[in-house]
Amino acid sequence: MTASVDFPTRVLWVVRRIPTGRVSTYGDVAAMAGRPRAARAVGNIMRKCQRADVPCHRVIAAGGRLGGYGGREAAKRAMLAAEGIVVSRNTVREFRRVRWRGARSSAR
DNA sequence: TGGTTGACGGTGG
DNA sequence: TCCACCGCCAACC
Repeated sequence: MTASVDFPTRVLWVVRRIPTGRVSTYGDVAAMAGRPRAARAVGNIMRKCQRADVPCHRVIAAGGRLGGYGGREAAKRAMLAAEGIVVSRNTVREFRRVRWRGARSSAR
């Protein structure tokens, strides 16, 4: 299904669907892109595909870690804080529980 | 064509 | 609670 779309394209697609005030993890994004084990690859794609269309700052690592942001983790955290998001172990757990409420259906 | 790197994830010590 | 090791996947040299 939807094999006509490349993995990196799917990743950008999923990340672009992350609503404001909501975050997701690399693993979750990878899973929605069709590769639950490609969290690493997702990070690679994000690093190279830094676009204004893609809120890459809303993608964080699991365990309450930001992961990275070209060495600007502080800036990433500040952007999330501006949206009312405080990155913590609990944050990941909370958003992972509800995800985007049906956004998954559109992502497929 | 093959090996290494990297914005990760999870488990173990 | 923090650090280290192993496993997975895609891009780059």
